[in-house]
Amino acid sequence: MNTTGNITELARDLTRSVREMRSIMRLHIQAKLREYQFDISFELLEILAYLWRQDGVNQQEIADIIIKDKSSTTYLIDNLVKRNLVERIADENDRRNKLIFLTREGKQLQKQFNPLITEMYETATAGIAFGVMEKAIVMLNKMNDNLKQTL
Amino acid sequence: MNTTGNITELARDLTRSVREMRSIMRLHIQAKLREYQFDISFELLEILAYLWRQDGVNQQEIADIIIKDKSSTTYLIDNLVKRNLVERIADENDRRNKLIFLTREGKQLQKQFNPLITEMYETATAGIAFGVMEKAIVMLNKMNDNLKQTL
DNA sequence: CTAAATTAGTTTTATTTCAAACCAATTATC
DNA sequence: GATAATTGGTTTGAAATAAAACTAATTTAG
Repeated sequence: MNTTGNITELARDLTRSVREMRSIMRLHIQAKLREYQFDISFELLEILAYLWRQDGVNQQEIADIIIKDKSSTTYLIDNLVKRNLVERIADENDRRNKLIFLTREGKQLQKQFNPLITEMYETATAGIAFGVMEKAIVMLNKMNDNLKQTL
Repeated sequence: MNTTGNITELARDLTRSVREMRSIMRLHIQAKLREYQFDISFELLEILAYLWRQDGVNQQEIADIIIKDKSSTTYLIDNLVKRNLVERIADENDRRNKLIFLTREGKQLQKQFNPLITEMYETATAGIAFGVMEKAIVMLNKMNDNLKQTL
């Protein structure tokens, strides 16, 4: 880690650590997916993981949560529909909305996979104090707000 | 932010903040690239930014730094070579290594672009204490180490 | 010294990503 | 109530990503 006392230098280290985390988590999940012979990608699983918490949302909300372009989201949901894991249902009240619902199959995956995701987070957070992580999140969100203001 | 007192839940918030940061930074840089009419992508710029700090390294080192697959790195460096921003020079001592050197053109870009990158980091870090960021990085690295151990 | 293992890079193939242009439905404004 | 602006989603096309299989160069072990 940089120790020259320059915070912008430190911020570069931060972004690297941050990216590394996602990369390692991806490898973890992919290893589990292979181990359990699930024919599904990390990206598709991310969408399912959100739906397991909050079913029946529109695509824009999913795009915001997973932090992807809405066209990427369309593409990924097409894929989930093809695999019979979710279905698109037009919103009665606002027909622009397409609400995404888990199918029975999509819900079943949750039972198999949620424990593995939780396990990964437990591994990651071993020896980390709650308060320390809270402060880190507050800081990251503050940085994000700073950046958003000049966007 | 989650406040149920469950650290694995909090860790999910963390990963989201972390991804959001990269997404916003990408938008920032892309806006600058457009503003100054640079015909170059965010990804290519990331490689250049590293070379500006450390010129004449091999592709594997670049791949490690930018956290990408080595085939992705080959592809991106091909692109930089095409644009005459870097050149590949086989290492005399170990001809497996291809050392990547900035061309004069590649170096010139640094003068134009480095201040903009620094400016972005300055914006991001406004009101953030050095010690707070240090602790956040230590925490992230600890989490990464935790995850690497079970990889 | 030689065979095996490792390391650096490339090619191939398939998936993911996103910007831009677009359509359809809804909401706001006059 | 008509028109403009906004919002949600899709399509298209180009770039980025990475796994897997590969070649070539080097290092290690026997």
